Amino acid sequence: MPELPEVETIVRELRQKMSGDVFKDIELRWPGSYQAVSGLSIKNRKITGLDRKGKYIIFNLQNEFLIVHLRMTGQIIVKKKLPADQKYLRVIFRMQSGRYLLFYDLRKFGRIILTDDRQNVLKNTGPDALQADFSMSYLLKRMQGKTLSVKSFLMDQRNVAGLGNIYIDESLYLARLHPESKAGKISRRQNERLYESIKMVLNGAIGRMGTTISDYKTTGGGFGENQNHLYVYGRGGEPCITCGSVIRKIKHNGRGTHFCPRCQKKIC
DNA sequence: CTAATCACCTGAAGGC
DNA sequence: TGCCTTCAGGTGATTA
Repeated sequence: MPELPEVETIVRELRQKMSGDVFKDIELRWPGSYQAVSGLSIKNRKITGLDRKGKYIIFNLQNEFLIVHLRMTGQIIVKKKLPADQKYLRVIFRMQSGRYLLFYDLRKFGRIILTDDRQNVLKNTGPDALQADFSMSYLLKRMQGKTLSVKSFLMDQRNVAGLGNIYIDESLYLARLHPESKAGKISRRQNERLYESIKMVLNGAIGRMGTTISDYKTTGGGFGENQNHLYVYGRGGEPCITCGSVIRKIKHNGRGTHFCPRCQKKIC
């Protein structure tokens, strides 16, 4: 499940590999994966740079944007030749360099959008978790008065963009906060700890090229290595690395949620 | 504003 | 073996 660190890893690679290249042709193996705003064509569009906001990958073209969201199982792979394994291959871009930019997506949830209105695509995306506009005071103010759980708050991309199920569980563990704590009841001190924890967890994961649980791959087809450094995610039933208590896994708002019942305080 | 449910999809894993 | 159910979870729409 690509979240901010995985997407950031992909964007850095794409920036290095693809800047200056030109889209020559597109082949849709699954039409639902791709959508162009009416009148726009990807043909002969040059890549002038790459950006990321939250979990969105943004190819800057000369006057347009090619925006990719991998959702759960999307992968972007760059190859010199078409690979033999084309199962789950949904979109093929042929580049001027002769390379192929490939979009694989087992579950077909991912989306590629060609648009001249970047803001419209990103309208439900709040400040990016690693950018300056996501500040400690912003987080404090934004959580004020909220009765929902801190996990639900962080899952909502309008509040902060880039976090998903894995890194939220990890950040809350590091901040010693129970995921079901009420967002609006968290003290200033605890809020600061949460803020720092989010940054630590995300930057640590970027340094390890992301977390490969099942589907995430880098653009060369490689794996991340952060899955070997997780505190709680996927560790239900195993001992807490701090206190030895059994890590619990519960269902919270429809999502698997992992925490240490001893280290993480529930604030209600 | 918040919460719950569904829809979109496919495959793995567990129960019987 | 094989059928059925549940789980995996990001986002958007809908309904309460």
